[in-house]
Amino acid sequence: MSAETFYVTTPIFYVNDAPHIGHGYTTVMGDILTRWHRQRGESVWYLTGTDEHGQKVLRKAELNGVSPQEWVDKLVDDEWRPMLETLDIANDDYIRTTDQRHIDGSKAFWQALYERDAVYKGSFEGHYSVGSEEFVGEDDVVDGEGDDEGFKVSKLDGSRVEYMSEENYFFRLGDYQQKLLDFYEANPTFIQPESARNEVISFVSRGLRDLSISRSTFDWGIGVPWDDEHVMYVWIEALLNYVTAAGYGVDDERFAQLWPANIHIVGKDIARFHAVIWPAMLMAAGQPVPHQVFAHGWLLVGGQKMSKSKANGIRPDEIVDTFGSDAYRYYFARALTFGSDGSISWEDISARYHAELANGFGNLASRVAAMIGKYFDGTLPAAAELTDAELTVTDTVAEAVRAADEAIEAVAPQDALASIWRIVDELNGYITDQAPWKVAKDAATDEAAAARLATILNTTAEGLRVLAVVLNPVMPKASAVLWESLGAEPALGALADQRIDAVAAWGQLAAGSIITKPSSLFPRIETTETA
RNA sequence: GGCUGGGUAGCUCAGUCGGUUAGAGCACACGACUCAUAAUCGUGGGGUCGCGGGUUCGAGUCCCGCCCCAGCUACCA
Repeated sequence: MSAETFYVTTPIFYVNDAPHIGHGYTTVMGDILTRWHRQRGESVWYLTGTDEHGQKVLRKAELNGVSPQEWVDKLVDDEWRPMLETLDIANDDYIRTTDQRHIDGSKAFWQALYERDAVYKGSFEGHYSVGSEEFVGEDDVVDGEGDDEGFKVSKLDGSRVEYMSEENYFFRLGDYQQKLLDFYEANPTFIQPESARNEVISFVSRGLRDLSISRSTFDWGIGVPWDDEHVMYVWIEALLNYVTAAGYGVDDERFAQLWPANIHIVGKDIARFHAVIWPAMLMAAGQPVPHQVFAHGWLLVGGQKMSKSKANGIRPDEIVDTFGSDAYRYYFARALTFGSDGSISWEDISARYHAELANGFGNLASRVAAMIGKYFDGTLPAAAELTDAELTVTDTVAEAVRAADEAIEAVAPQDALASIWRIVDELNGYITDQAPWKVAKDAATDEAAAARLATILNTTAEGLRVLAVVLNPVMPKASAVLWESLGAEPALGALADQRIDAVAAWGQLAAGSIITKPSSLFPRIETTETA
């Protein structure tokens, strides 16, 4: 394996949540990115997983009368791993924070922090909710009303809180303010997009306090290596998944190859943890920091923010059941600007599905295959002389592929798809202009017309070949069907092995290949739902 | 309150360093075509660029003020 591995991560998702389209969004974007990089011929590693410790999980398990381990096993099996299947995610690894490798690696990391004097024992003070047995953040504490008049209450569940202190281990985050600011300055693309970078810098500039990183009131967590009384605070432990999955503390060779990560994809709500606490911890432990933290925006559903605490959560499989995983992947990549907030709606998904996937792309594949079937008995004809019309097609294709690759490099899948769609539009226009059905009328008696017809259909088939390859990272299922229908594999090999940098070279499909008309790539869907 | 984004066509969004008549897709209307999934191609209508001032030969773009939306302002994750 090469020394340079393109290592991409999603956040590990908290098992207590039900998977919703936001989780799916993050995971799909990472998958598109990594599949594209694989087709560039790079060594790639894509990690996702689940965050399974903490008091909330423990409490939920108790409520359900099972052990926390049984509880998380069930959630992972019933909810989280199936989401990856639903969305056709090709992750290389799946880490669970209950994995032994994570437990061992986390302890090793803490030991390193301890030995480097980055951790000390202190006392954590804050508003503690006895009812829910946890500390409540300052923002979530309000003055009580009615029966709670005169008390402070938690905004989260309305329970009374009192000011308490607890012995905890602390991380010397306060020491890292200037180091982090210097780091951001020297690495302007460490946090993207700019809006997230601004907020992080502004946050750090206001000053950093040391961070409480252990808990001693419950035990569903990883023990602090030198103190049995404490478990690691779940957030701090969760961040460690990125290194423990890469072999930290248990497999040095693997770790050296994977770390540091190239991109941590996160929602903007957790950008700060990844862009402030995480690099500081890595610096403290003497490890290199990741190349980039990319914070994506909120999904606005019907004008409302999509979030795990709101009832407007939509499950990924609701969309996939109707439109399929390819359409899900396409929609989120195409319709939203990665990094900005964006609106989504059922109507918009349906509109884009029909206009872009069914009418634009799917129908293109249909009409080409149908004509090769009708005029050449399903055998791909060789092209004769290329005219200006064909050269316009090849130029458009080459330029579109180049622009798409550049867009992926800039982590802008929406731009990549916009570029790729220029190929779809060009081919549909080319076919209309060339009107092969008219040329076909003379082909039986006119040699020039026959050659022309062959050239036109060969050109469109070549265009489809390019589309299958460059759309494979986004829509692997449809691309596979198209690859099959083009009869490409015998001459060119597996679709996933087709390289982006070679795809625009013309004339790769072998003359004589068997072209079959596929069932519709994206059949029209009669929707009555207006969710 | 402070800070950061944003407000452009019915909808979703582009708009570079200030420069021609403000763009795209969808939707809508009309026309062409008949290979194709009632698909495709072309043409067209549609704008007080949040509001008010200012700078400038010229402002969606720069400056000032205001309105509205979202986010951040640390230990639920």
